[in-house]
Amino acid sequence: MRVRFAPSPTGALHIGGARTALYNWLLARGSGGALVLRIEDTDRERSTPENVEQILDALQWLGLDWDEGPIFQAQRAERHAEVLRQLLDGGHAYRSSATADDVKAYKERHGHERGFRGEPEEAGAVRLRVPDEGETIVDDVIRGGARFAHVHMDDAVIARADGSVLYNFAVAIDDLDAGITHVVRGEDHLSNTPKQLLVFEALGATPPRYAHLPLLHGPDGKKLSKRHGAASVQELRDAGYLPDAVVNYIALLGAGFDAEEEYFPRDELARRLRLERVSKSPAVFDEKKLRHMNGRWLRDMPLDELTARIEAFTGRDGLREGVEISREKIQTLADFWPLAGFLYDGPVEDEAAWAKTIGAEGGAQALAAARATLAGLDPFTQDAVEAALRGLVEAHGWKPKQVFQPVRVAIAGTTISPGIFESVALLGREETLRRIDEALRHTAGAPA
RNA sequence: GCCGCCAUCGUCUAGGGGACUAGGACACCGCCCUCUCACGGCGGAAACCGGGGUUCGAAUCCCCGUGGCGGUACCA
Repeated sequence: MRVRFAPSPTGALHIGGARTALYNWLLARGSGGALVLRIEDTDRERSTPENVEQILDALQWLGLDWDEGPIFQAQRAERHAEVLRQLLDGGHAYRSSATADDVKAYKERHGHERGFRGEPEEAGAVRLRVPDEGETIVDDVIRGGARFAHVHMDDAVIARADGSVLYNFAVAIDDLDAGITHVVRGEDHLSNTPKQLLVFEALGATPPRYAHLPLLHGPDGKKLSKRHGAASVQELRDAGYLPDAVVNYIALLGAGFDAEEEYFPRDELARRLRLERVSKSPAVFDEKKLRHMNGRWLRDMPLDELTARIEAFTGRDGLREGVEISREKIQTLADFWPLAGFLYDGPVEDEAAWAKTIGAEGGAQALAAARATLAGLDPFTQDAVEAALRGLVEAHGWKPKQVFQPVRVAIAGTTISPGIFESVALLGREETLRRIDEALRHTAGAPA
């Protein structure tokens, strides 16, 4: 298969757009075909270098590469003009100065379900001549045939009065010239397709197969947007998600895979994707499920790789051991620092946590006892720490948490942290005792 | 308004005439594990939009209605 991804260069790569890109990429890889990248912008207004770069960055972050491109539509103006002339000369298109108001007036006279038909003039915009009879059927791979009766279709404008072409014309020519075999894009383009098909027909050319993907919605059923939290790939990256998890999750939306298994690497995704199986109805993007999936991808990742990603995300070094004892407890790269940052930057401030542990009945005594036990411990390993603290619990007939929680708050500042034995061992005897002493000093100075 | 697409738990989905007492996953609730938070395990609640057909039989096929979405630019 020869497919293409043709984003509009508005800067952010929308999640829906990312899924379209992914499907095209999977199709190209799965079929041994090629993926052409084309920037859709006939008037060059949006294709600022910054916007294009952002789109390319997002695709690269996702790990979606392309075989040809990027091709800028605006660079093909000459070819577009040539085909436009061909259509004009062949009588498939005509010039017309009719405005939107003229079209509206036409419909007032002929009925609102009646497509606009103009009279050829010397100058003006170029309109494609739509037959009065018959229909154009979009034979969509995903939804079967969508029938558009010609009487309902306007003679569509395909070029402005200044000769610059419009999207629905340019895209057809570009797909034709690039030898695209399958056009896979969002459902918002379904209604545009008959116009493009008519261009192919006027040229006597064979159109590609079309497949229109269901749209992605936010939790409120409306088109996914900023209001729903993350709406672009860039935002997902900044929120600490892994490219593989994002790819895995968005591939599932509408893919129609068997539901018994959901965690797939890319090659498996490519192997399973079947356009005929893709769902026809829109899907709601659920960040909760993405989080869950991300957590699983993160736990299955080699420790060194995860460490590298978290170090890049936080901008800190030497995090390997902290990552090792935290990875069971986090779902995104962003979750790491709030959970384990105390290991490196010291305890955080949390009055409430203090009050219900060290400040509570018997808290200070337990902490002092823990200090005494740990002070003489050698070697200071995780197992040794555990044996020592559990021994302390047993000796006094306390409940485990009566000792563990005060220690946790002393070293972390909060009641939430990685395992207490791991954390204490990682900190080392000296630092652990220093923090406990600091905590005890506070207690003495300000009784709860 | 007009044109088009769509319709199974809250969400993603499996299901393509009898295998459906409608399966799985996320989220939610309960229990277990347990040093907190998680992870993991077990269990629970939770859906075929409505109405007509077709058929011995319909979540599955057809029609109508309703609802949602998209398009309707000299935007892409």
